[in-house]
Amino acid sequence: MLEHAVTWSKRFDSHKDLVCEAEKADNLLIVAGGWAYRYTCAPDGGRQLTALLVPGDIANLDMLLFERVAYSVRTLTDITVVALPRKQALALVDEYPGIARTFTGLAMIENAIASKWMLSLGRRSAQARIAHLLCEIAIRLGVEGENDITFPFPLRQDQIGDLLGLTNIHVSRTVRQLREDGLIQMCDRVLTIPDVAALRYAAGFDPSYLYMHRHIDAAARPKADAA
Amino acid sequence: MLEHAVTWSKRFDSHKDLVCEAEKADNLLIVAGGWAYRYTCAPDGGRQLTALLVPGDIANLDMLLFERVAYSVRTLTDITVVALPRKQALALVDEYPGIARTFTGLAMIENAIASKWMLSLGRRSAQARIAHLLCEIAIRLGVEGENDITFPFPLRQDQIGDLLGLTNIHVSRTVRQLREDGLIQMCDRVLTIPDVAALRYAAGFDPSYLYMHRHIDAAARPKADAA
DNA sequence: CGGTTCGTTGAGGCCCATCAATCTATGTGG
DNA sequence: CCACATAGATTGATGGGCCTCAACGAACCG
Repeated sequence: MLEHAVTWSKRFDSHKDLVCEAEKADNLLIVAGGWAYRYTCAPDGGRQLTALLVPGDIANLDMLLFERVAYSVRTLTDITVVALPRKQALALVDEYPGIARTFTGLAMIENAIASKWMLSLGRRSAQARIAHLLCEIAIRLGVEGENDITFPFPLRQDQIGDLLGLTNIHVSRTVRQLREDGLIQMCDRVLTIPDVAALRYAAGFDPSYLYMHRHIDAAARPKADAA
Repeated sequence: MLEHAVTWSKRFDSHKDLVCEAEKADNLLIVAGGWAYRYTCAPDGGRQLTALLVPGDIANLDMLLFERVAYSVRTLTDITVVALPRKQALALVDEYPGIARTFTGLAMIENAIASKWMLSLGRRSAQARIAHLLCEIAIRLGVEGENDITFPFPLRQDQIGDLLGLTNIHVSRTVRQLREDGLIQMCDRVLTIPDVAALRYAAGFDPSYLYMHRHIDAAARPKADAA
């Protein structure tokens, strides 16, 4: 069913805006391959990334309910995006309650991730922030294993800084320190984590918040009785 | 219809937990009068408030879809809370698509607010953070006017600090500076803003993100055609 | 070869945290 | 009425984490 509704699937270069703040958006955008991020700008020019989008993520969920979104979306790597016109997306939501529930659940998971980011931005040291980010990404990418895990990592240091509220310079110093402590290796857009437990400890990372989706069905099931 | 589903409405003292992280919650909680906040804790004991709840807000929306929520909720003032058992809430959602859409929209607005908080935590000075918070609260409370607006403000300085990632000490100094600059007055749990525009300028505040709810219906209307 | 991007290193300084003390309510019991 | 305790705000001194400015190094590319 979903396939019929797709109007287009398209490739974009890296570092291009897919969505512009305060512009009307007519398509729901789903990241199929590659990375992107949401960001907002302060009037004074300051920039803050507010979400990282990896394959499977929806770039602008709220366009379904709001005419304008309060952020921009920019590609981080070459990327392929699947677009669904609002009208069709809403029709789908209308016809299949499960899809509606899934969309709502996604919005809530994004809230949970945002909460953890707030905790990082407000309370953690630069080292813990970076470590926490890496732990989160490893899980969201579905990387398995506890020792010597390796995965592609296209983020540049200045982008890490924008994500975490740090300058690229300080990111550089902190990454060096993480490397010297033997917690990570980062080169050629590839990250390896020798000891996941150690990095998580340094980050104060608790992965449970990312597994929320496993519970969507469990909690939604009682609905059947009530209906 | 909503009235029939309510099981209880209850008063709580200030500084009590309504929801505990990782505990099962069976009731949707709606703040009827008074203030509360959501917060998460880091393993090392650090605490970060992730949302402020004023009358009309829902404390734990995601309990509808997830068995456990990833935060705690604590009262800030004496508060009255209306509770809706999950089963009944889900039945409502099921029966009235408009309610489902509203809930989803609320989750998205919370995302928008969280994004602005991230921007504050990551990029703004202490003075701008506090000013931004005050601007946001004034709007969420529905306070009208541009000059000499006054409203109750039960937050203590250490709570402002927990919200904004600052120490109570630095909040004290910064509030004094805001007062000396003539931007605010804060005493006896009452806040007055002599010149809203000036405070917004100091905060880099753009109120548009809080008006998203006005557009829910506008964007959802096309659904009717498609159905 | 020159230009650009991205990362690294150094020097200096500011913002804010930390530790510690004081001050003002406000309440409580003798 | 006074001694005492507590909560919240305030002030000072000190230090550190991170920013800013500036320069340099390495890789890539036309």
